[in-house]
Amino acid sequence: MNSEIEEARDYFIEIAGSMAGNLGLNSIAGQMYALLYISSEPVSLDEITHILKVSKGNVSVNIRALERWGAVKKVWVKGSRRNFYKANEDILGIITSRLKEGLTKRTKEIHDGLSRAEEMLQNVGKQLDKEDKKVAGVYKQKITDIRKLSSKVEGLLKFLP
Amino acid sequence: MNSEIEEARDYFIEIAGSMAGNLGLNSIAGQMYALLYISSEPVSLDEITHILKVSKGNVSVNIRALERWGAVKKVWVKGSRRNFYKANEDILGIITSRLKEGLTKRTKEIHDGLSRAEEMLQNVGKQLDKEDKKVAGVYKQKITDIRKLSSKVEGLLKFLP
DNA sequence: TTTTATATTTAGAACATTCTAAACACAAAG
DNA sequence: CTTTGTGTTTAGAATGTTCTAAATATAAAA
Repeated sequence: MNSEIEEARDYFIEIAGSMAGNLGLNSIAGQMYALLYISSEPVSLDEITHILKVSKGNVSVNIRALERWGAVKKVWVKGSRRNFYKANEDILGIITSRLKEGLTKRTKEIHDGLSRAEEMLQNVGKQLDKEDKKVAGVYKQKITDIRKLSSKVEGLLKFLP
Repeated sequence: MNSEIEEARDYFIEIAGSMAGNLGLNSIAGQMYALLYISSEPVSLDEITHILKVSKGNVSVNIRALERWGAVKKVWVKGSRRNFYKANEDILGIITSRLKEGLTKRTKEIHDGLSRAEEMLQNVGKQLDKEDKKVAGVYKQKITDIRKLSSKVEGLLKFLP
């Protein structure tokens, strides 16, 4: 392929990698996604290692992460024994589904944790002095506030695409 | 303070710390925020080191990160030479303002990067063969698509609280 | 069955982040 | 001016993450 075109492609890949890095994701995974995204034909693992100049192991691990996130899909290419992949082009969809999944998992944990803390406060011995009673009251209130916030966030999630 | 109440507080702090960790933030910063959030009175750096059992240096660094994010505020406490802090209780506000700041900074970078890549494709020598012309066309289209997505995201940001 | 092409797993190297303890800076008190 | 209380910076230890190279597994081809 024309080397100036390759250069433009590599620049695009670089942007995606650094963006992924900024977002706390693995930057190689970002680069791999970008390569698949910009390519009109499916790309093999082997081609990925050569274009991105990273090890096979690295590619193997990251392609499965991308698959797990629904960001790429394995495709069969006639006459080849290799695994080829193509990008899921619905980037917003990938992001929102990851967000939803992560948050619903966590809001559950948070909910349980807050309940446990509330329970601990309920069971505090009743012979508290005035000051401690006040503190326990403040704590209960704050926990209630956080619970409200958490429900609010859960509610917002329902409206994502 | 009653030790059962302390236990409940520490449990609350633990949840916040692990949540922050999950979100890719520093978990001690999360714990510090939680401690300030749940406390009805301002808390000194010294108290933070004792309650969370972390070093002064760690607290010093993380409190400034929290300040920079607008998550906590220094307050003056009569008769003490120490620095006291209280939490900004508007958690959604903190999150959205951080999101906005980070994204507006990045969308700018991304926009510039994409322009550079488009430019590279425009300037490709005109003696391309058929196959290369097709590839260059696909690349241009994909870059255009990403630019649209980026604008869409920027647009959404304007509607955040 | 043996060989070959390919993908996965693993051990540890390279790198990045976070933490502590100690040194330092500086203002207030004595 | 010296001491004391407090916050910050720094050097390096501890920990965590990501990467590569080599070993291993697997399935197709010969």
